[in-house]
Amino acid sequence: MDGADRSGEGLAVEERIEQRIGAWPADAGEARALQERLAPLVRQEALDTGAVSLVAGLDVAYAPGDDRLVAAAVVLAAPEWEAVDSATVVSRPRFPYVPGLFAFREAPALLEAVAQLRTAPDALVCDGFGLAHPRRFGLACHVGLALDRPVLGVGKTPFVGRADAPAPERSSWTPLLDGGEVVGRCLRTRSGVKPVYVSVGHRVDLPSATALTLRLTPHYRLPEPVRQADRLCRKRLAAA
DNA sequence: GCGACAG
DNA sequence: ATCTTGTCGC
Repeated sequence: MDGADRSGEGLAVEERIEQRIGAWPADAGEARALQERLAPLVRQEALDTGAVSLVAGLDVAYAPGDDRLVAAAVVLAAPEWEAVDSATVVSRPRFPYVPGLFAFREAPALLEAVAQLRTAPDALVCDGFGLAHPRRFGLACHVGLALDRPVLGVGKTPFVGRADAPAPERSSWTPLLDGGEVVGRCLRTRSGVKPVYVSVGHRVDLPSATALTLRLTPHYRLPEPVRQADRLCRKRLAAA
């Protein structure tokens, strides 16, 4: 009754992250070492995507002038994917932008936004990558381990690896290969439109991540949750 | 050594 | 990510 086991309530987000995924890195070297240490903890498992009814989308917008950023988390409900909950957080980057260390920049604010949600999503979608990362531990993996929930990453441009162009029809895909390893899929979410790159974050496997991404793209190239989160953080940034 | 490099 | 107008096409 003294709050010793209140699951991190009242703690700073960075402290909660430390509880879940380790000490906060002081520099890029430590950050890379942390990723290498955590990468083996990512679990790939089948997800019953048909049973998924609440999906959260995560995204961040940056202020042009100062160093403010706004992180947004939006929860959408199947089957129409209308927004049922959302939260935004105004923060500052705690890490410089370094390709491959992207998560140290955005994850703290994103996790804080997720913590403010009143609805627990069945799965989350990040604007970025998971295993399709130099050390197999991108943003979606950071978020997945921190929350211990199913998370997948959907990127707009390739980062690591290469893939042949998938056929022009929606739902066609090709493996994203890096060093002879399948790290994700290049997936056509809309016929005749530039494909996206799907990868595993945590507690989901590639087939499930692909199926869920297709279910989340009934109208546009990017998953509906990510689009909504993008809209919200931009709007919040303009208002602030 | 050089280039490329999620958002 | 953000800076930026119009323009072509469904």
